[in-house]
Amino acid sequence: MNRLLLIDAYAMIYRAYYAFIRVPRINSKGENTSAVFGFVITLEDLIKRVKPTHIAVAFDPHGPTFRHEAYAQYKAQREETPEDIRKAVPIIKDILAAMNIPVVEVSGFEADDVIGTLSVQAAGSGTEVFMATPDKDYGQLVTELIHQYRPRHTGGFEQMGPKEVCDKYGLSSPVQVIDLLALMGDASDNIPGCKGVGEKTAVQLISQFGSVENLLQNTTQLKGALKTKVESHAEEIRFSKFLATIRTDVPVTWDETKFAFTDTKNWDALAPLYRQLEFNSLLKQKPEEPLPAKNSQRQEMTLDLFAAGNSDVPAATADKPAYDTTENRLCSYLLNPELAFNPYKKPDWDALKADKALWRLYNEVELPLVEVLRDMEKAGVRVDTSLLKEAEASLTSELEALEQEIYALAGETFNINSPAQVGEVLFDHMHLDPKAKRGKNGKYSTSEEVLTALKDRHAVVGKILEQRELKKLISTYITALPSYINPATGKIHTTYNQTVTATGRLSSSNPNLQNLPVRTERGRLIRRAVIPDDGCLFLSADYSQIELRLMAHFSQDAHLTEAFRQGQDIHAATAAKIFAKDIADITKDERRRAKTANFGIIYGISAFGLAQQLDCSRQEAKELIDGYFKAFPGVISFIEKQKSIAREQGYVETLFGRRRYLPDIHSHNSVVRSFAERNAVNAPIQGTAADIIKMAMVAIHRRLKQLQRDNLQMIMQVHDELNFNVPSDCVEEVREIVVSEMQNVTQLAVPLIAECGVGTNWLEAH
DNA sequence: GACAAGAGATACGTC
DNA sequence: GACGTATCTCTTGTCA
Repeated sequence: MNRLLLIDAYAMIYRAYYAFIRVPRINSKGENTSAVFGFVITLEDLIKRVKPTHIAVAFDPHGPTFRHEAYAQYKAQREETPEDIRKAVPIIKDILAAMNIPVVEVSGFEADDVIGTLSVQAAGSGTEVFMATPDKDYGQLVTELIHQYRPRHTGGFEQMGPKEVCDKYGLSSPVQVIDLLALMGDASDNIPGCKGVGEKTAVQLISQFGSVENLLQNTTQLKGALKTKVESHAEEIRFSKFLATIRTDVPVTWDETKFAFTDTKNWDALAPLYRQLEFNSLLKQKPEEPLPAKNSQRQEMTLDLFAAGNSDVPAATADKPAYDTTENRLCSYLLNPELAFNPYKKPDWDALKADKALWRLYNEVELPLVEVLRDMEKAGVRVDTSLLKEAEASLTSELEALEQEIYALAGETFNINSPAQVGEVLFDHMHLDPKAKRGKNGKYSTSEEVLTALKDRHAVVGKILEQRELKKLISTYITALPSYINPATGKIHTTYNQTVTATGRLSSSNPNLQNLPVRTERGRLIRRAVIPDDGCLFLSADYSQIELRLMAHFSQDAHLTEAFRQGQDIHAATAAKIFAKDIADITKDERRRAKTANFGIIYGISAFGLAQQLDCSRQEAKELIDGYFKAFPGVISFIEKQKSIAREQGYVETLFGRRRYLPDIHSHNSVVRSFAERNAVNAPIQGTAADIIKMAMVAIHRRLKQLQRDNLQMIMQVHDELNFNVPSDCVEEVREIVVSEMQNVTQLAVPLIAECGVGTNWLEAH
């Protein structure tokens, strides 16, 4: 059988050139001969391996090809061909001529197309074809008779048949290489592909849809960001497919005689070339050629590409007015908390001043708060590192044991930290849930909610949940916290962000001290490690049910306000109203449901969300909500009022005039609109609570300062809670100040209650 | 091709 | 509803 070896010349030349880039071959005349040498060596190697009966080397022609004509950008960003390569090409052609190897070049077509055409023709006549090239686009041509020979990085070649191509890229047919490239693009050829889609996503799409055409016809089956990406880049994808398709109809003809490999070298032509190039080792092949002088002229030099001393330091930023001062950060935040602060734009101070409430918030709350926060950050928080160390050791060994148990139960080892792998093991391998939900990227959800529902199916599920809890605890808190300790002060100094939230709350970062665990027994251990200075106690004060109280205040609902005025257990009282029972007869479960409903009301939760929270049917949840509104009619009218305010003025306000703009309130998309509607209810409540505690912080800071005690400091704020480091001898005095300032910072329709505790650590004080 | 940086998604901690 | 952090996975850019 005939064996045809087809070589993509430029692909091989480039590869050869860069293979020697660290130690280029430089001859005594200072010429870089890497490209030529590498090409010849590769050629010889290929011939030895393939043992061809026929051969041809295809070159890209000068000038544009049909692809350039269709697409001006094609290979546009490719850098100029290195000088050394350009010089190498004619020499290589001379060498090929001297070896009696035919060169093919067809104007208007690239080497790919020439090779594609010859391959198809030759294979059609029963010839076995070997395409030598590293470029992956050749994969599309591969058949039982047409193979790709890809140079390996480590030396040698990888022979790719249909199976290898499909396996390598995860395709079902080699032709899909075109679809793959059309989606993922090809940086070196400037095939755009679909922006934001790389190899992984492209393979997944092809396995789902088979082809680009089918994909584009069925984008409705996609979801989320991927859907948008594919739909908005449909044209680029189609065009990329055109660019990536190798033509097989180039005007060139497979000719058994013309391409016959003679395996003869015309040494009269070849030897002078090799001598000029100083390829002494290759010259040795010449029969009767005398051995080259021992003292070879060839020099090897290391070209240090980085020694050019060309450190391109960017020019200094041009002088632009910047307004990045605290006051300007605050001004624009109050005007619209969700608009990104622009340091080059002067905030509209006049607008702030024109609005009485915002101007007051600025002067009486936000501006004085700057100093309070600065003092809190400066004071820092002390943690008991030895306690954390102990916990880390014991929990880590517990974690490792759990992981081993999980592997044993699952019957395989995998990365438990990867939700994708957990999903694969649970649902594909163990078949724990035949109708497991898939999320955006086609991956199974393995969220706590999903796993909890599956807990009874297999012991491994509970173990995974436990592993998650431990892992979170260890990595986010126990290991992380000590690393934030400032060695100079021995404390953790968090950053309180004053202008990041949409509602007016503070946020804390590096580390976030506002989300230290409290829910589980293991988690509480961390709060036990938050301790006061020596000789001091930890004092913690928090507003009791502040958001529900604000709901009572805003809605003026008679029953809700009455329950608070009487100091009742608010969740039990709510349950009593909803279920029309005496408060004394309320069961634990009824109270729990009422509590969930209360939170749902504050968050503007939907029946769907409530059903999820309570793990009940949507119908039951709806009945609960209906019951709630019937029991507290003032609440439903408040919710409706907030929605209409948002629709009419475009924003809602807190009790103190802080605004949140809700442009989505007019959206035609009901999901988007409902979100805005829930914000119309939640933002004033959450925001007012934030206003209140901020005012309390300013007042308390002022009062504590007057006591002139060194170690007396406000050290933390956690939304409805303030924490203090207090010298033991003035605890009672401070407690009285803190509680009274917190409770009397404003007057509401219901009492504002602050609860306070003291202890030797945060947990104990709670 | 190998590697690093960045972006998204997921999961989960708090109020 | 409001956040911040850890982790994994994938894309993209860079160097070769």
